[in-house]
Amino acid sequence: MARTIDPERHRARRLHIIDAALTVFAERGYTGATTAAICREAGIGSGTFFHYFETKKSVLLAILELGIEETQQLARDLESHTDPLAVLGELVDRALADSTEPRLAGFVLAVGGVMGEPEVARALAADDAAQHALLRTWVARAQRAGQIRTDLSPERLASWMQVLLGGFLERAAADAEFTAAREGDELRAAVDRLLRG
Amino acid sequence: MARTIDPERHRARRLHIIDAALTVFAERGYTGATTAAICREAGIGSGTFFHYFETKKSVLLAILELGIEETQQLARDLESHTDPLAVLGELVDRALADSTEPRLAGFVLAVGGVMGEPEVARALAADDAAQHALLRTWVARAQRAGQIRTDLSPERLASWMQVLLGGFLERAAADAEFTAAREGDELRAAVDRLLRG
Amino acid sequence: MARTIDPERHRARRLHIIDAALTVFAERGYTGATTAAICREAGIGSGTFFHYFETKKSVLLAILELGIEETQQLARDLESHTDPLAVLGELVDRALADSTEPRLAGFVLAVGGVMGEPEVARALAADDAAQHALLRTWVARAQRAGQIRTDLSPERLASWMQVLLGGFLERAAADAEFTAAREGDELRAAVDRLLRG
Amino acid sequence: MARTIDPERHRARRLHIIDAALTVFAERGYTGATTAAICREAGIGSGTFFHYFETKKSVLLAILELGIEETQQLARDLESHTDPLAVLGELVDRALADSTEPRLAGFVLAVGGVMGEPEVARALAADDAAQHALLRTWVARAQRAGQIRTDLSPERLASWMQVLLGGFLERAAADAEFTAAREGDELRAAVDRLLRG
DNA sequence: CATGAATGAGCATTCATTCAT
DNA sequence: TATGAATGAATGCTCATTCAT
Repeated sequence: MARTIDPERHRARRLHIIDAALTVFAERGYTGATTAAICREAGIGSGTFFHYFETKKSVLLAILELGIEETQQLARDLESHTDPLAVLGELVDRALADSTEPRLAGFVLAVGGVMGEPEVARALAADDAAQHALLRTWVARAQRAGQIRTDLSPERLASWMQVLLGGFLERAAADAEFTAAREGDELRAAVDRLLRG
Repeated sequence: MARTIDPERHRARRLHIIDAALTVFAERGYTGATTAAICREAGIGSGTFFHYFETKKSVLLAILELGIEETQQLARDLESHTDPLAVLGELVDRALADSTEPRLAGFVLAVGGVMGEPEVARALAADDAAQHALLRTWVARAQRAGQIRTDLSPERLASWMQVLLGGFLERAAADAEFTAAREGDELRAAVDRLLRG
Repeated sequence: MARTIDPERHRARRLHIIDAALTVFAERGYTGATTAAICREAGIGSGTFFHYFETKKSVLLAILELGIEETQQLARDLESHTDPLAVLGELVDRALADSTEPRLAGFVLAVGGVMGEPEVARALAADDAAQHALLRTWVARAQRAGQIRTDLSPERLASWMQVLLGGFLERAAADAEFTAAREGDELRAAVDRLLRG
Repeated sequence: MARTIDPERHRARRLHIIDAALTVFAERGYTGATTAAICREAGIGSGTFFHYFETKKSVLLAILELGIEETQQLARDLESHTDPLAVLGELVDRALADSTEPRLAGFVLAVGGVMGEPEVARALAADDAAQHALLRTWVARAQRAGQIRTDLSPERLASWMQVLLGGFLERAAADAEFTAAREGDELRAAVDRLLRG
């Protein structure tokens, strides 16, 4: 009888809107991104937007949530690896790949502008914590395997890897000359220097 | 009497408004900062605000402009120094000091949200360029003095210092445990590792 | 099978929706009652709602129409009575009973808010006219039977009964202390005073 | 220096907007009255509207507040009178006058539709209470002066006067034939019958 | 018949900016 | 010079209604 909702279609549509929102957020910042612009980008009516998301803010939160899930999925995928240092290298390579995604840096800046909202601040902190946890796990394993320095706690070393990876992303966004292709090796070297002390 | 415009008073008032705007921008982000809130913070009427600034954006640009001037003034002040490596250390210490200024991180995030505006993007790039130029100057001198590695161009080394300093600022803003007091020495060590290769 | 429309089932379903709408109108007013809320109350989908009613307004009109029919049915039911004054007393008792139906007062207020709509105004006037006609009929008969005053026309006396009955309903809705139980006798006395002059 | 706000002008403007809102509320009901329509009626921009009132609801509340004040002022004005029954007659005459103000009935209906809002319900109850208090005061005095029946408490008699006056207003709004001019004497007679028992 | 996803017109409200005093 | 009342364009969001399944 009733037309059963196709959960697959629903999920796909939702992701489509999220993708459009990511684009517009990255281009214009959170407040600069009007819901009308997101709808235009997604090719939907404004009513449809609010059919899938309660508020404009909730799309932002959904994007951040997706980021956490991605990090957690990555953590699970890496779990079986046996060489901690190789995994850390893999994580650096992923950060390099991220820095070539043009929307990412814009999105990070866009989100920064909404930090006033407690919910957003919380979600950002959770994103940050998930990445830190992943790094810390493998840093600790590398330490136990005697592959890297042990004079700094895994927590601090993980934070310092975030300094390097975050700083790299920022610089790549600010300076067109500073690209993953040109500076990738230097990033790997910098991480290496950090981990070896 | 005294109908003549007192340029000194005018400049002081302007700076007062800029200071108030900086506070409010840092607290609420650029778009979250209403001109009304800035006026309240500055203790002036809205008419007065627009007496001193054409638009809300122009205060933001004035702040960024001030940042450039500050960097250029710093460049002039350091000019007489003779030990390039010591100057680079001094610049790192200043970055550490900056990371303890609570309004700074907020302001940086706030500005990120307006990057969509070409004028703002240009001003930010100019700020960035001024800092890069200052670093590059002393990196080059340190290289000529044989104090640091020369396998990377002064431009690239300056950029990598920005990676470290920018990444540090970002981390300090994101993580309450990550403070200048606790991680300052490690930052100096990281810069040292970078410069020595 | 059974693809033939069952008019009985159709009518029952319609009445079910009307009942749900009456509840929601009474609770939230006409404009405050979203079709979604009515559908939830009725346990149907929004599509089904518009299967049975062209527009939201048309449910309201259907309710008012039902009121007229009820009044007309009542008129037919009372037709066989022989004591006009007793019938008028019966009508007063029915008004008293109405004032205890919690949804009624809310609904009356809800409808008032839509009086701007000519169709609604017309339907309300028709409701009013039906009640007035019923009262007028028995007032006239009571006059002819010499049971009540004749110095006022049946029309005017019927209107004055509406003043009392309507005012009573309004007061019962506005004041929790003013109930049919406590003030019923006084209402009967007031009507009596009115009819006797 | 500063342009001091002229409180008189402010108050006048506020009242002007209130008057326009009263008109539009009466014509279209509360939710039917768009702020745009109120602004058009008042000849102001939408910004000005929200300069004087926080929300659309707050104009409604201001109108109700004004009604309470009017009733209280009336109570003060009547205080010096010595003939309680004459004062009650005066109050009836005022109700008759009210029933000729075409906007009043529409406004009453309009407000009814918003009763869902607790603030509005509270304000309406306060309006009602102020009117009831005024009536009760003079009913009690008339009782003490032996001018009217004493078998009902002043509270109940006051409520019954509200039944008559409210019912009259309602009827006058519903039926074009039922006017203050034609039915005024009958209203006075009805009140008389009520008060004498 | 029954459904609920999709739609977009319409609304209350915000806020940068102007201008008369 | 300093003010704040007045403005209206722009925005996020609601909800009655349609229609493909």
